[in-house]
Amino acid sequence: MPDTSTQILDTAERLITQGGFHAFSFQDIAERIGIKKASIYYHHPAKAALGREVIARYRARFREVLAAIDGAEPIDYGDALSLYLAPIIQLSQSDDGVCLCGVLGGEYIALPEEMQAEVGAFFEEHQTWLAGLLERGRAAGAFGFTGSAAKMAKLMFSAVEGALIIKRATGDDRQLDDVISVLQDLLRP
Amino acid sequence: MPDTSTQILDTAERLITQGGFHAFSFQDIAERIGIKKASIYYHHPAKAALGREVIARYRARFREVLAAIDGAEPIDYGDALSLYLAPIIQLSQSDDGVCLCGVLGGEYIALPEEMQAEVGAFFEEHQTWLAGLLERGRAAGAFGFTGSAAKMAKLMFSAVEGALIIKRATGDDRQLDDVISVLQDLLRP
DNA sequence: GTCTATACAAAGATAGAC
DNA sequence: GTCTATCTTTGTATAGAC
Repeated sequence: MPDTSTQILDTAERLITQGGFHAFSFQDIAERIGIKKASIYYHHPAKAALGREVIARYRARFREVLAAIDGAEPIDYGDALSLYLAPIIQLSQSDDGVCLCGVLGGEYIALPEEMQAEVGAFFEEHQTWLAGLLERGRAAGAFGFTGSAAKMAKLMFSAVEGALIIKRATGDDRQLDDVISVLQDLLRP
Repeated sequence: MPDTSTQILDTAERLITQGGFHAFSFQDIAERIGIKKASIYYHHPAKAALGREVIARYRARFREVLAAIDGAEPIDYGDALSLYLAPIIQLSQSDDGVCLCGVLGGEYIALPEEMQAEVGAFFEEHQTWLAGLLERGRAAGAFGFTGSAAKMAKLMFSAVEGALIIKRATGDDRQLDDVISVLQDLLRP
């Protein structure tokens, strides 16, 4: 059983991915983990701070994935891309699975500043990393697209973020898989 | 000056695209159009009903665009696609411009049922329509992609929805344009 | 159609006991 | 660390006067 602070972060993350930052309360968290809402303030000083921590942890988790892939080079670049996509596909297969930052991006203007910065940074680090992977993969002959790698990275990342949201609202379990399969076809040399 | 009911819908739409359904209140609407919050209930019976109306109107606006394009056939299919994308690009150029349903899709689980249905229907009607356009365009020799038109439609629509969200959070004005330009390159015969 | 007044619940947050 | 108690503000919504 994780410690209370972690349980709070886990629950907040889940609630945000379900309905966004403004749709849940400390009361919701408290009920789910069996404590009183006042106790949450011992671990996290305010809702905005908690929100920020949730994103920071989410970002860090993905940074580990990216670092692991980078650390495995030289690697087949098609495999590297699959390794990147694996946790996202896994996300989409869990209940209500969408990207935390995709949800928060929708609420962007109403988000506390500290959270806005984290969300923007998440998007940027993923797109930048993807652009690098595509560039190196093309140089190695593993990918065969034409044009800018940065633009292709924007397409891939935008499509994945959008697909997760659309999948849940339409109930189409193949939304993300279809999008990814088209993208992988496009990249083939 | 539009009537009060329309002003309420306009303001609600704006507020939802900025921060989502749960981040605004009737008080926010009232302040912006210079009435008291109780007056809103004369025009719209509840927040969920107002939310539903906002989406229904948004959907109808797009249905007009789609019908206009359909009505113009036979047409150059590249032009048809540009006509479809034009209002989306326009959206992205306005302040805080994202797709209303992209935002609401993020909040999906916490949305009133009546709103969930509208959001899902919006996504489905766009993807279905796009698939038809791509299919006919390819048959006419205007598009040169391989594979399923339905899958390509999912990629295009997912990418556009995602790009709008990402654009706002990163401040990258070229996010949507870059994504669209790559997509249009992909479709070239 | 719009207002004032109000009911009622829930929110974020703090103080202080245990 | 967690609790009870409480403060204050805000939210959705209704009743009834103008």
